[in-house]
Amino acid sequence: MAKQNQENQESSSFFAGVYQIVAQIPFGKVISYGQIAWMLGKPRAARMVGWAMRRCPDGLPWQRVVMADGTLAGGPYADLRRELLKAEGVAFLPDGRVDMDACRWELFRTETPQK
DNA sequence: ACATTGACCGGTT
DNA sequence: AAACCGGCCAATG
Repeated sequence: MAKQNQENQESSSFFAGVYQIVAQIPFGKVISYGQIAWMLGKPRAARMVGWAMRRCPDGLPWQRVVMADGTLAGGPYADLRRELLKAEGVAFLPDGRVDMDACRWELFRTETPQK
């Protein structure tokens, strides 16, 4: 009965979780698709996250969502997003990638401080 | 109902 | 270093 409703924020729709997480990304920060999937309990379902993004819901700062390597995703909009992120104060590398090392959101940096 | 595709990721070859 | 592959789940034809 009421139990079903309770899930509608964490497990009900993968997408819903994605939207909420992306919406919580602080200013000047970025996150990878895999990272989002990771939070939702599906470390391998990064594709689903991208799928949800492609649908592009309203008011969702999808521009802050990049690939694990810091490469800008988003097909034809990738170049545009670089400008948006730059405008947010996100650090960029000479390769045209986002500096995940400085702008990675919600990441436990206990690992590989220098590897 | 089945097959194909899709803003990806990480490990192998 | 580059290419390939499997995995995850949903939408489309």
